[in-house]
Formats: sequence, C-alpha cells, structure tokens
Amino acid sequence: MQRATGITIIEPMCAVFRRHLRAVGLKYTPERARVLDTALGMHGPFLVDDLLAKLDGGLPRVSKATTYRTIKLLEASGIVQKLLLTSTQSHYQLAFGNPSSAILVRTDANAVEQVQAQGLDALVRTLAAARGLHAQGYRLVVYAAEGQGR
Amino acid sequence: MQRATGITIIEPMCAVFRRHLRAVGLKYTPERARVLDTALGMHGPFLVDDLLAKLDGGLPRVSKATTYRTIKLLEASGIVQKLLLTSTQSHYQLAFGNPSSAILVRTDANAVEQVQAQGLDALVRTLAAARGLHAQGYRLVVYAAEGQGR
DNA sequence: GTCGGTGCAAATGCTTTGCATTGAT
DNA sequence: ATCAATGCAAAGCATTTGCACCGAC
Repeated sequence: MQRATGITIIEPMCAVFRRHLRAVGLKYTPERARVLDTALGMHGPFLVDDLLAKLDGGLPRVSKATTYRTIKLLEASGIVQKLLLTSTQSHYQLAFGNPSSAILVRTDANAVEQVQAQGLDALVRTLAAARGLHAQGYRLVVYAAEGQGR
Repeated sequence: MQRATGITIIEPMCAVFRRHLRAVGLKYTPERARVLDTALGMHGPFLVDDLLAKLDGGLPRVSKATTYRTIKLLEASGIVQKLLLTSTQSHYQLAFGNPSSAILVRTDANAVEQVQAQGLDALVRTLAAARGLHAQGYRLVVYAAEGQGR
C-alpha cells in the first residue's frame, strides 16, 4: 500500500486506534493491541465470540471482559462497526474496506456470510442518480433459509 | 375500508392470525386476541415492553410470558416483523404496508426515506436461489449525498 | 380425559460491572 | 504514589422455558 514516494496512503489502523485512545485519555496496551490485530484479521461479519476463539491460547492472554471492553473502543474509534444482524448477538465488521456489502443471514441456522451480489453496485448507483444524488456506500442484508417455509 | 359493494378489500388481521394458528394446530385464545389488538394499535416501531405497558390493567390479563410467546406467533404469521434497530431489545413493526424495503439515507442532510428499488426483489431472490436458499426478506440501506464528494 | 394455554418463577445467554490486584509513569 | 487496566466472578437484562394448574372439546 505504500510506495517509495514517501507518501503514506493508508494510515496504519493501530495509529488510528492510538490516537483515539490518547484523545480520550486511555492507554494502548498489549491486550488492546492484540484485540485490534485479531479484529483486523477477520473477513466479513464476526462475533465477539469469534474474536475470543482466535485470541484463545495466544499471548498476551486476553480475558472476555477486556475483549468486550476493547471492541467498544474499536467501535468508538471508527475501526469496526456494529451490524445488528440478529437479535441474540452483536455482529461486527471492519469499517475500512467495507463501505458497501451484501450480507446473507441464514434464519434456519447460525450462519452469517458476506456475499457478492451481481448488479447491486449498478442498481444502487442508478437509484441514487435518479434522485440527483451520488451513492457513497450501501448495505444489503438478506434473510434466507432452506426450503420454501416462511 | 369496506363498502356496500360487498367486496371485502382488506381481510381482517384476526382472520390472518386465526388461519395461521389453525394451520399449526394452535388456538385463537382471548389472550392472543388481545395481544394482536394491542399490536395493531401501535404506530411505528415498538417493543414488547410497549405492548406490556398497554396490556397492563386491561382484561383478560396477559402475562409477560404469553406476550413474548404471542409476538413470535404474530411474526410467524406475517403480521409483524422484527426490526433489529438496537442491540439490547427487539423492535417490531406491523408488516402490513411495510414490506421488505430499500432505505435511502442522505449523508449531507438529515433525511431518511423509503424508496422503490427497481429489480431488487429479483436480485435478492436470485442471490438466495444461487445458494439453494429461499429469501424471506431483506433490507437495503443506501448512503448518498448531493454532488461527487465522498 | 386429553391437549394445548397460561402464569409464575427459574433458567439462559450475551454483555456489563464491581472489585481486588497489577502495571506503568 | 497515582491512575488506569486486567481478570474473575457476579450482576444485569431481555427473552425463553419448565412446570403446575386450568379450560375447552
């Protein structure tokens, strides 16, 4: 992402996080750094439970309480966003690189996945253009299940 | 809503509910009728707590457990839909007049409007079908603004 | 008499919080 | 020394469930 031009295109996420923490008078600790790293490694929507699974075993050890406390800080710093896909648990997603997405929620199983939606980009652009607007991003959530049931 | 023509335009919701209950081998009880009535009287998104508040004091008395059990039946019968607006409680809304929708959020002004999205229904069905699933509903949120700015 | 329905209270499961301990400046 | 961070266990809170009792066919 960076070139020898000396121009930094993308600021490292940890810098964003550190700045936010400093701004609210908090510290950038090894535990928080590890939660950030783990979150940055996720693809698509994830649960705090997913983070905990990935954090398990590694060092420094991060407790469930700290993970919950940290995800809120990551949200406040704009690095992740809360998705509200199901009523039982909160899903999160990296805010960067996900300005737009289609998410498929299986209502008959415990599964959530990011999917490609053919023609969605065009549809959204058209929808905005028809109103003289410029689309900046979108989110499509589709609820589906096997079979024909309601 | 009805005229002397003898043609019933809108089927009473209680008929819809009764049919669903019969279909799954359950009964239309006074408690369930009262929860339905109360839900039908709501405007906009509401919580189970809101229902409980309105139910309180009236007859027949309806317990919290029955209210929770009934709202799920109302959802299953397609009369109300769950909204997922916050992570702490489930909001519901009357489904009639509020089908799966596309919502346009103006980022340069404080405006949110429901819009028609040409071909979205088909796109969603295709997306689900490609995975052997049946789409039950969706929500598209588009963020847009005037001009070209990000 | 058999089934489901209801209310109550207890259980569940995700998330938050109180508290004692620990670590950094 | 001070101030915040962590881990643990307990608490919170919306929602679900087990169970005893009740009522309709």
